[in-house]
Amino acid sequence: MFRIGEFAQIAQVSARQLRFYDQLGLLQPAHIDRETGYRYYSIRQLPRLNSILALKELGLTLEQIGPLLKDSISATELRAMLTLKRAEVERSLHEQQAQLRHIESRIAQIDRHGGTEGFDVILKSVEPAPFLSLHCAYADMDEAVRMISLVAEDGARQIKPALRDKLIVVARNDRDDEKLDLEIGFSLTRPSNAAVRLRGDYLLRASELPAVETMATIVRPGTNLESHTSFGAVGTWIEANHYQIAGPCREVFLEPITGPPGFEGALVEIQFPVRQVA
Amino acid sequence: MFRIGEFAQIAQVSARQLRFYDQLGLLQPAHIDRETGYRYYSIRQLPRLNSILALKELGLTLEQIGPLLKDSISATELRAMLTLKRAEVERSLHEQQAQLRHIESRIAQIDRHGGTEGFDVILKSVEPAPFLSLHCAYADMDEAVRMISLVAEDGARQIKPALRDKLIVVARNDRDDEKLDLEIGFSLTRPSNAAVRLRGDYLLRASELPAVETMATIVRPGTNLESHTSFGAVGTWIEANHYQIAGPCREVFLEPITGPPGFEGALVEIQFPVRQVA
DNA sequence: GCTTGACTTTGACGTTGCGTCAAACCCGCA
DNA sequence: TGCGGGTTTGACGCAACGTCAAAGTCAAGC
Repeated sequence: MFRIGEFAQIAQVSARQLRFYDQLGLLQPAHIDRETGYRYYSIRQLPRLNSILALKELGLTLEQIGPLLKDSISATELRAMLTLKRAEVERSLHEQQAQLRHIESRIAQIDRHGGTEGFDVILKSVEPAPFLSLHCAYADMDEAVRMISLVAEDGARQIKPALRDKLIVVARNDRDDEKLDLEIGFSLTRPSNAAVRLRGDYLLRASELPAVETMATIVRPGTNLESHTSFGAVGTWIEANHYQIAGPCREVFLEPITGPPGFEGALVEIQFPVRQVA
Repeated sequence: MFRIGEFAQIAQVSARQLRFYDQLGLLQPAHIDRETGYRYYSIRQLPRLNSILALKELGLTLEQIGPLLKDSISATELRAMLTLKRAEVERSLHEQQAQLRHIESRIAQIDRHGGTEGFDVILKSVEPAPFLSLHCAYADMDEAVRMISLVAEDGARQIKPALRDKLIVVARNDRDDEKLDLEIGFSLTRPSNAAVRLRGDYLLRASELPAVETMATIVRPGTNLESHTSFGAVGTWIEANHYQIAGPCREVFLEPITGPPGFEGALVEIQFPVRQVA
């Protein structure tokens, strides 16, 4: 019989660990002195302790290990648990690999640009939302910007504040078309079928912004022009982290546009639907 | 300004998380109502929150993130932290891969043998120990077993209990020799140079059992013959888990041999020095 | 103006597997 | 009969929140 310290030394575990396993009922000492409370372990308990340690190595929790030590039904049951555990470890492994890529791409970014700003790409999911928008193609940026201003101002006037949510621009540049194929409009707090007529005879029609499970997003202050560099940043991020673009990009104006035209003070979230590439 | 719930929804985090970040000083609300304690967040705080989330994705702790948010010295500092983190993640990745192999080999084992017994291989390190032993080659198992019995009995008689520790057999089968090249003796609790003479004019000489950093070990009750199946089990384990044998194997008799010859009740720990194979 | 239901506040405990004190005993050796 | 090292129980700490609970607040509908 060994005292807890000796037994701990033999088994290469800490005495605290043995007391803890005792407390959980995983490994009770062969004998406890009634008067002093001293725990005494037999070398015969080493195999049981080793079983615990081996199962722990496999990633099982102590709670899961407990029942497995009763060697009655354990064979099939153990197999089942291990199969589950395998799936879990595989998933976690993929996550870690992704994390490693994130870290490396971020390091590379610092080395290239030195800066640390504007590169906080975040993954999120978005819910579907009713959308009241104008779908049209534009020859150049200036034309598009003018139209966005128009929709922003007239929309703000004509849609009830309680119904109107955020100004959103969806870019459907599927092919490398010369023209900008945009959908400009407001998301709504609740469904509505009413169309809205703007100056110049433009018409906002009701539709729906579909849900997207995974969006790579970045928030940028500033004008549309500058936001184009952000597009590049997100693109780099997406490539470096083994994602690919899976749908039309969105620009969400997080603040109602108040200042003079040009959106100098605007806060814009750029969103790219993405999916992981194997 | 948004209340905590709305802001949480926008940023896809929980309200609890925002309160927690407030508490840590990572992200304090733009305004707090003096009377009610309600937190109000500005959309302008979203970039900061996103920075936090992005850095968290990279695996940094909240404690590490705090200082990085002051954008004064962060660029080089961030790079340094990320380099550290990368090393950490890489190590953890290797560990997980090893764990996955462990799990898979264990599943395969269950499928082959159905059993769950006797396969608790665990890794440990052993300290160097003074050793009093007889080094010799034997033609067959029987001869070796007889000699082990002799050393066990005579050694127990002639070495003081306070000095004598455990009976250990070291097998130096470097080449696939026909003969068993064994070192049979006792480890000692403290160094001693005295040799011990046994019956039949055999002599135990002092030497040292070297330390081994990584030992694959398994504990088996039973005789030497049965223990040979254990050798196979450990071998399988070593291969499946990408280790390789890196030195002479040891058999440690954990209990002083008491019963009749044959070691029926003995408890033996088999130890293989191993190293990881890349 | 009042009711009501959704929201928010602080505070506390739980999670996992022990590490690390602290104060009070205990053991075996000289 | 000391004494130094081991042992006991008990408690707190960790990392980043999730999940109640009780009490107070807000905003919309009547």
